[in-house]
Amino acid sequence: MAEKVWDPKLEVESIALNETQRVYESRADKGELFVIDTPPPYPSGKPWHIGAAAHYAQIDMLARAARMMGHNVYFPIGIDRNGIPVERYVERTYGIRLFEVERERFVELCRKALDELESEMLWIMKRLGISGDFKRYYRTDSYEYRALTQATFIELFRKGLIYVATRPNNYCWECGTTLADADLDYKEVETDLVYIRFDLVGGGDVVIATTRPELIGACDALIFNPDDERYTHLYGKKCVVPLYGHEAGITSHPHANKEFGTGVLMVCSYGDQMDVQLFRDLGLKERILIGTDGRMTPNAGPLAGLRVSEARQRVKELLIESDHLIKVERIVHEVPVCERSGTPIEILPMEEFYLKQLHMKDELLRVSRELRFLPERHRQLLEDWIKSLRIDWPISRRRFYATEIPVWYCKGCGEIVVPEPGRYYRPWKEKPPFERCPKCGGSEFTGETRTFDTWMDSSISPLYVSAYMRDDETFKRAYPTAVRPQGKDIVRTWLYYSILRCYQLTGKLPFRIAWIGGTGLDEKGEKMSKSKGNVIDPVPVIEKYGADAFRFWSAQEASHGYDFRISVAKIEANSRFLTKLWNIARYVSKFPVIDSAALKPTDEWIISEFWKNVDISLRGYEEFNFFVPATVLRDFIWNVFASHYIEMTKHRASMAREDPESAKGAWYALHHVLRNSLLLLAPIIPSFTDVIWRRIYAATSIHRELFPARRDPGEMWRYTDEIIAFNSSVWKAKKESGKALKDPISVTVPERLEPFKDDLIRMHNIV
RNA sequence: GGGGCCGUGGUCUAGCGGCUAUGACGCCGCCCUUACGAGGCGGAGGUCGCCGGUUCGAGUCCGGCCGGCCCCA
Repeated sequence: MAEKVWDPKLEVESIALNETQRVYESRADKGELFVIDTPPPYPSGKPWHIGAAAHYAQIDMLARAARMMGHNVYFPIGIDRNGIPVERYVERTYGIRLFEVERERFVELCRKALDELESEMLWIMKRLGISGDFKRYYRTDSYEYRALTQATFIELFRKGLIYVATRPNNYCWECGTTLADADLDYKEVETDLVYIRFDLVGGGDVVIATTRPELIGACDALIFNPDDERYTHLYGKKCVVPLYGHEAGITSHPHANKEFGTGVLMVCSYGDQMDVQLFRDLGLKERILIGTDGRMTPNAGPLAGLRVSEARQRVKELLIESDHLIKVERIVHEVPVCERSGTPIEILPMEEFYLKQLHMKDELLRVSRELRFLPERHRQLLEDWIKSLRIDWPISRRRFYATEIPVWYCKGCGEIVVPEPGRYYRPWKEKPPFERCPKCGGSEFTGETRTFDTWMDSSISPLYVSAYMRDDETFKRAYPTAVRPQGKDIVRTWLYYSILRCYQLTGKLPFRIAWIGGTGLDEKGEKMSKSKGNVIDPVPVIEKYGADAFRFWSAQEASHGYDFRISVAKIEANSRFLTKLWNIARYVSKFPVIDSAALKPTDEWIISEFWKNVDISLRGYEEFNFFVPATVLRDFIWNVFASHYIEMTKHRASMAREDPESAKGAWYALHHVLRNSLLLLAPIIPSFTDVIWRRIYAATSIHRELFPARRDPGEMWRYTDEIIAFNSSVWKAKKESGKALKDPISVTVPERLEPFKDDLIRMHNIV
């Protein structure tokens, strides 16, 4: 071992060597597979988020730890390629609009963009030393994956779990499409806050304030805040809606803001997202006043036919005429607008596909309790979410770059016809794979143009990686998968949807353990984002300090499940541990590796102290909390093994001629501790440990080894504190008397440390 | 607007009712030289988020508040 410091270039060699030696491939025996349901990252832009890189490094530690526990690990690598971000990226990059480009061409542009972004991400993953299956990495937009998404839809459709319904959705009449929340922007605009008097049934009145007076005909309730004593007397009363004459109830709801307007507001279908929720929660009656053309519908009575903006002016005149308008204030507020056209969106009921979930909330809660959470604390995130579900899952989207909904509509009777599962279908450009409508016998069909919410794809990753519907024998060995590692920010989406879908399809939970990681934040504890300018590019960091320094930092920066702050300075500081351990290994490698020796008390002591720490480290690994072994071993190796044991035995270890028996005791202990330390650190710093391992201990990879089995540490570790205290006191005494560390000194070795006396005298040059 | 989680020196962390609150990283002095771009000694830095309560005694138990983060709307 010639190099004086750890050189990250050696990582590249080690990574390549382990790849060509196929060290990480799962065994082909018939036993159970330990499948990791790896989160397929989404290549949404550059640079890849350094927090995501840290997250994947930890998932890799999980895979490696599982291998070293003896599991037959399958660690797939996938790339998520469906969905809106790439559509946006393409729109931005080429200056085009989704609905104005031929679908075929748009899809092609998305595919190209993804290929480019993906390759950089895969490069980083490999360079990080990720031990996954890159040879057959999968893509969620492959025909095979999409065929599986469609097959599961067809299966659930036939089980009666899918239905079509009309529910409120974001809609841009300018672009003619529904929009996901992610497609919205928010813009500050100046507008009128209109105060309107409502007469109460049975006498009296109440004044409300609204920015959407044109929707007054859709008002079905008034609400005030439950803490607002001014209005408690109104609770349960009814009022008459001006101009339209129907009655509306009055109730209290925490959504009402006491400070806004009069503190009372009208609930209409649908002025904003809050209205949608209130209609649902309060069970109100929907009246639709705005059409998909952006004009008022016949339901709007006197406003029918007007544009929304015109209706907003006209209704004020009508309210003045009927003496219901109290006053008008100019205010500035935020409105949701279409990201593309800048038009304020409307919330309109749209017909969409839904997947049933509400009927099985209790069942899902029950089965989810069988899932092991690491850390247990994050179980709460899932349970709260399941309990809070109010609507079934709308799964259709009016998008292009996503999995197509595999249905055709009979032109004769309107029947929804699904094809046989197994193939990838594109109804927007393909003829249906059947001749006749099963209901009316008609032979004319229209293909569905919509696609799925991308969580429909992502949620079946456990089925995809375990060969569901493709290879029954493998599926039996692989499913349920062993671990679902993921971030806590997507518990409500990916974790929940996976459980829902896989349980509906297989009757089983898709994984045994949910391993939930924290979020990577910037050094101030804020989320990284391009707009804040606090994004760190992982590539230069890895190139400068090496993947293993990055990985070691990631392991020991914060305990599992907590958010962690990312700072390059701390990553650099962690690279020093690698330098330290590298030089310890250089030193130890000077001595022969021997199988046994007669040990001195000092040797017995360090071995005892070591095995005490091994036990703690293994307990950390058993919970896949790499913070524990990283912290414990770092502290032991640096502050006990190197500072005390190595110094105490330096002299004895060098006496190969004068006293070979004593020297061998030290050699044995030095190698014993180093060898087992490398094994215990291998999942965290795989290249670093592999390089040393191959140079000192074996011709084969360290990654084919198992963790050392626990050993009873005995009692010698009880001397540790006293040994450290004595050594420090001698160093201090030399310092205070102006002596160099190697100068002789006259001190007394405490009686308790009698067994170590010879080594201590040599170490400190005690006379 | 609603909900959840978290909150110990600048950063990470031990602590799990009981002596003047761990250790690490970083920082500041002084010193040393090697297996080590390392090391040794010393030092600054915390009212354990805040306020109440339980208790002989509270980071440690209870309640409220505040802050950060995330999710939902």
